[in-house]
Order: sequence, then C-alpha cells, then structure tokens
Amino acid sequence: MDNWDEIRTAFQVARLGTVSGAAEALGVHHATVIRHIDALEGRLGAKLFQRHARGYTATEAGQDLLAVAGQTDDQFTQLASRIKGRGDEVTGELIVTSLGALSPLLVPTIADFQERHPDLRVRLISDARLFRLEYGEAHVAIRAGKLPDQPDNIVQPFFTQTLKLVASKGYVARFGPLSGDNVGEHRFVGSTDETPRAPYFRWLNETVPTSSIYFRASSMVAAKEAVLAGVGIGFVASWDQDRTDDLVEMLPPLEDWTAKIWLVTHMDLHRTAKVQTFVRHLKEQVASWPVD
Amino acid sequence: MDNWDEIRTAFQVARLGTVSGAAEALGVHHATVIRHIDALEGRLGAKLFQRHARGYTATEAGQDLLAVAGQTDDQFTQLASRIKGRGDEVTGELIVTSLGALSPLLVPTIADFQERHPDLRVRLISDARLFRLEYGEAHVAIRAGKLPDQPDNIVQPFFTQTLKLVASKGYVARFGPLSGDNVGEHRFVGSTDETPRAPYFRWLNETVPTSSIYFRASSMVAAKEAVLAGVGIGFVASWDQDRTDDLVEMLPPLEDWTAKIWLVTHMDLHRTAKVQTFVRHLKEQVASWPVD
DNA sequence: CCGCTCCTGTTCATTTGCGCACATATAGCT
DNA sequence: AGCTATATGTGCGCAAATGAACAGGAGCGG
Repeated sequence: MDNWDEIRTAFQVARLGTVSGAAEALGVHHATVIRHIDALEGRLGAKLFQRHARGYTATEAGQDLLAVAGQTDDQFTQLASRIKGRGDEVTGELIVTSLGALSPLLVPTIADFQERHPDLRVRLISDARLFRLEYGEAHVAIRAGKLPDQPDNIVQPFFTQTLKLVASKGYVARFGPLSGDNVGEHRFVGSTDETPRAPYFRWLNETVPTSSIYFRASSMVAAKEAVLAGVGIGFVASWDQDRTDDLVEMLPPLEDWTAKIWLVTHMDLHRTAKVQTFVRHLKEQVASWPVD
Repeated sequence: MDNWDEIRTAFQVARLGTVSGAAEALGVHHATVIRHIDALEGRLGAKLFQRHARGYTATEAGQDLLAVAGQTDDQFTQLASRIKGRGDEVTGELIVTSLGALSPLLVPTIADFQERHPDLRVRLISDARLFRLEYGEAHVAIRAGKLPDQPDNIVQPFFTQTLKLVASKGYVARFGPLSGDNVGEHRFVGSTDETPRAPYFRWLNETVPTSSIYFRASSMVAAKEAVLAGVGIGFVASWDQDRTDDLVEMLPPLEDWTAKIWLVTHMDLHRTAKVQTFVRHLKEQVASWPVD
C-alpha cells in the first residue's frame, strides 16, 4: 500500500461525498482527485466509490477506508501539534554528557533544574568515550580542553577550572614538602594516557621522571582518591580541594594548570526551549559554584 | 498536516536510520527522500532527524513520528488486504431491493443463500420509492416492467409473472361469475395510481368504469388482501393464487397480463463475487419457483 | 418546460517533483 | 596512513503530476 496521499484523497472523498468538495478541502484541482481515486482503485483492484452525477458514494471498501484513514488523520493532526508544541516546552528527556569529575558540581544543579521542570527526565552520561552531539547522543555536552572545530556544534565558554598540585597531610608527614630540587624523592599520581591532552599532565610528564609516577589512573575521580589515600602528589581541582581539609597545596599553581570548560550544543537543538532553558540555568548557577 | 507521503518517507528514514535505506525501501531516489524530509521539517518547524555522514538519527519528534506512522503503516497494510480479499469472498452486507409482492418467493431463497454464507448480513428493501443502484443504495434490484436504459446498469431477465383476475369464493357466491356483459354489476380492486404503468391495471382502467372500482390499493400485497376479503375482483400473481384455494379465476388470462421481472445490478458491483454468487443462486432457485 | 446550479469527466499546457550524475565526508579495514 | 565502502548533499534535464478550461448530466425551482 504505497502512496499515502492517494489514501488521504480518497478519505476526503469518502468523508464529503463529492469530488469537488474533497478537492476544495485538499486545496487541489478536482481533476487531481479523480486521478488519485482512479489510481488507487486500479492498484487495489476494487471499487472504492460508486460514481454518479451527484457525487461519489463509498462502497463497503470505501467505508472501511474512511474509518481507517479517519483515525490516521486524527493521529497525524495530534502528532503535528505535539511536534510543534514540543519545541516550546521543557519536557521529555534531556541528555547531558559531562566529565565524570564534574559530577559533584553538576548533579545538584541538574537536580535544581529538574525541580523547576517536573516533566523532565534527565540522563547524565559520564563515560570515557566521547558522546557525539551530531549523532543525537546528547543534547548538551560539557567538555574540557581545546574543542574540535565541528561546524555543527555551538561552543560557548562555561567556566575556567584551576587545578592544584596537592597531597594528603599523611603524605606530607611522611615525604615532606615539595621543592624545586627534591622532585626525584617524591611520588606522583598521573594519567594512564601516555600522551595526555591535558596541559597539567603534560607538565607532569615533562617535569617528573617516569619512575617517580607511582600511580596512574584513567579518571580524575580515581586520581583524587589516590591522592587522598596518600599514594602521592597529584592534581585536584581547586573547588574539589576546598571540600576537604586533608589536602595541602604542594606547589603554587602555574599558568598551564587552568583548564577551560566548555558548554557544547548541537546547532539543530540549540534553539529549542529545552536546551536553551537548561543552558541558561547552567550559566546562572555557575556563578554560585566555588570555581575561579 | 498535509502530504502524507512525506510522513511515510520520514517513517522509513526513522525506521531504517539512513536516507539510502529508506530510498531503497520506498523504491525512490535518495535525493527524493532528502527533499521530503526537508519539506516536512520545514512545514513542521522542527527537526525530525540529526543529520550526519553515517545516516539520520531520529530526534524525539522523529521517534514520535516513527511510533505513529508505524501504526498507520500496519493499518493501511491490513486495510489493503481486507479490500483486496473482500472481492473474492461473500461477506459483509448484501442489499437487495425488490417489489414487496415478491417477498414470499424471495425471502426463503435469500434465507437459503444466507445459510450457505454465514458471514453475510442481508438487507431486503421493499419500498415505494425506487432505490438507485448507481447511488450505491443496493447491490441487486428486482424490478418489473419496462426497464429504464441506465447505461451503468446490467439488466437480465429473471422470470415472467402471469397475473390472473381472481375473486374469493365468498365474492363469487354473492355476485356471481364474471362475463363479458355484466362488468357493470361487479366490483373491482385497482391501483391508487391514476395512470398506472402496469399493463394489467391499464387494461382494468380501459375496460372497467371508474365507478366499478370499489377499492384502490398502493401495493399488490394490500390489493390481494382486499380480494381475499371479498371486496372485489382483482389481480393476483398466478403463483400466489396457487397458495390458497379460496381464489377462483374470473377470466382467462390475456396476453397483456404477463409481467416481466428483471434482475438488475450495477456495472461496478456486478463482477464482484458477492453479487455474482447471489445472482447465480437466484437464477438456480427460480427454476423451483411456482411461476410460469 | 426551461434555465440555473452543482457535479463529474476529459483534454491540453504547465510546472512541480523526480532520477541521474557527481561531489563530499566518514568509519572501518588492511 | 591510505583505501574502500557507504553515507549525505546538490545542480541539471526530463517526465509525470498538476491545474485550467471546457463539455456533459442531473436535480431543482420558477
């Protein structure tokens, strides 16, 4: 049953009883209506209408079509209103992908947003692999570092994160403070990545001998836990250090140790109310975050 | 929401995930698919798909459309099979319009036919007004007299009915037999129609003075009842006279007193199995009817 | 009985929409 | 890193679908 437009034409004819009426309702010429009916009947191999000079009356098959296509018409109309209306309201699902390390900051903010929009279901994805906005895998992404110049992505600065080189009090009591000339006597927590993209990890690789890196973690959360456990000296975000009094700063921060965090949305979804509202909420809330 | 074909195209894209796949499934060029999607999205004012080099992934709106159009596709497929199958089977409704006087002959035959086709619902219409086959008001019509030459109607001879001029035994006992010269002393049962089309009623009008027609009925059934009640001399079908022994023939039948009964079907419905089977059944059964 | 109106149906000119070919991009494989 | 298969996207020529005009029929009212 291909050509749904012909079904729609036949539906109007069955509903209104005349070709002319259907043509007017459809906004086409009545010759087109006749052609549609003829084609549809020919393909079905059955008469849908009895033709007479006062109009078309539906046969049993035509009445069957009238019932079925009537439902279809209703459902399509409702579908159209749903789709048109959906752009203006904050409902359905909101998929956010972010760095796992930012979850402590992000989750309360999202919870607050969800409080204001009760019909919204949220999915927060923090995964090693990069979720791609252009595949529709997420509505909003929070990314760090140098952004790829995807033309379809809209990138805006979110905040700047300063990392500090810290260690636990227990570590300091055991190994002493860090200075420029006793690097070799200390233990460090680094990244599993051989060639990390983060500038502070590159600084670590260049400054500290490989043999001094005693613990390598693939995520910042695990690395922080290692530092807290006294395994060695590692990088922790400044806002994260503030949350505990067990971490002491080992070196004054360098210029390279700042990480720009970006808010990324896809072009197609950026203008929707759901994404717009959420992005605005994030930017408002970031002012109250303990960053910078 | 006009243009259902574009919805169908979008449905296939949402289902298969790629424009190329949808194009193949629809049997059109993939450029056409792209144009349909663009047009539909433009009219809706919302994105249905996220476009990327590996295909199209449906947005929430696209997934909504997928669900709705999926149901539609199923229902249209079922509709098509119903319509295609309906032509080959004897089900649904069969509408027969006939002269009321023939009901005693017709009803048992129809009941027998219905016995063989249990899924068939029958509607037998006997009305004063003419039901028109070209308006789809009936599948089969049983008519008498000279048929109008409707080009869309298929007319075939059914049987020939001979009418007899009869009276009840009670009438004969009271008024005596009818001969050529005592017409004025008798009472007759005629038609309410001033200018009847039936030749036997025209004969009555020409032969018998108006003052001798003591009872006029609009239907043959009522006229027969009047004759049975002894009101006067009237016309009754020969097969109907045979069903009672109270009616005696008052004059030998004339040539004009035969009425041809026709079987009429509409061109569009004549070839369908339902009509064909019923017409064949009627012609078979008429052999066993007490006519001729 | 005649004219009026509303309907179907057909023919012809027009245009919209289609298919084709080619350009381009990406993921996966060797 | 390059190669291939498989996507999307776009300009162009053409055919099929459309719209305009006209003919024909049926019902309705004066």
